[in-house]
Amino acid sequence: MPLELSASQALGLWHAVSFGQVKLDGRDLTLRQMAILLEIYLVPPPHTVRGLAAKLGVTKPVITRALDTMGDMGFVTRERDERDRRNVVIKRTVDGALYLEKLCDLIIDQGRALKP
Amino acid sequence: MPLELSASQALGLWHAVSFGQVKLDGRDLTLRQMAILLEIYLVPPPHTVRGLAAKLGVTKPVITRALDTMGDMGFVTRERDERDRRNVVIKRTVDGALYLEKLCDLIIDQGRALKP
DNA sequence: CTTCACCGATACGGTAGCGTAACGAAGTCT
DNA sequence: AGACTTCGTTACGCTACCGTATCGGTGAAG
Repeated sequence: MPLELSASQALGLWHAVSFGQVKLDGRDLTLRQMAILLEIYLVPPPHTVRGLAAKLGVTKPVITRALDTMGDMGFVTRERDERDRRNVVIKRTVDGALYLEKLCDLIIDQGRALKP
Repeated sequence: MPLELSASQALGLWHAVSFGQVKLDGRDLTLRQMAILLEIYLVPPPHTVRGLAAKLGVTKPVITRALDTMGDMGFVTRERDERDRRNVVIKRTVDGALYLEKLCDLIIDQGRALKP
């Protein structure tokens, strides 16, 4: 069920959603942070710092910092892995799910409102 | 010609594009900067600092700084308005158009690659 | 000419991101 | 036991962004 977008639709959608996100939600997440957050919520767990860093092609401190920030926002939690106590497992939260749900609504609404 | 997206498609698309943009293009534009850039390129000119600030609901220095950064990247240029020399008119550039073209391709490709 | 309004840029102190490098804790191996 | 590896985190110096306040430069009105 692929999605066939015209150039105008593609950029128009990106524009409208970025725009709406800036106006409606004061938080100014970086593209990296957004990618990390979506990775955590859309890909089956478990998620680790190491794994996310490798998958996104960034260094580990980038992930640690992003998790710090998004942890403060209440979007993620960290827990030690009891099976191998070197690892830290990243957990989803209700607030994070709500945040992405709002983003999802925005994307759908803006897609629906697209001019041809 | 509106676009009907499922929740899974909406977030999946956002995820894939954010992800691809992080991996393929080192530049880590802020959501605000992205919104400003798309506003400049998708909405008919002229664009002014004042106008963009008002439309996005941010302060003028935010726009000035974003234009500085994106000017360094070669994505926009500024020119004084000769009719009212208080104004500065923001101009598009070839490099900016190319950047957005790549983004556009990414969105279309990822939309096409979406799993249902 | 003076005054006032407007526009974009700049200054300032503060915060948050960056990459590199090093660290402590935990597991592995001999 | 000790040496080595693998985790995530922290430290460091740096850059970029933030909001508030203010600054020149320009135009308009008296």
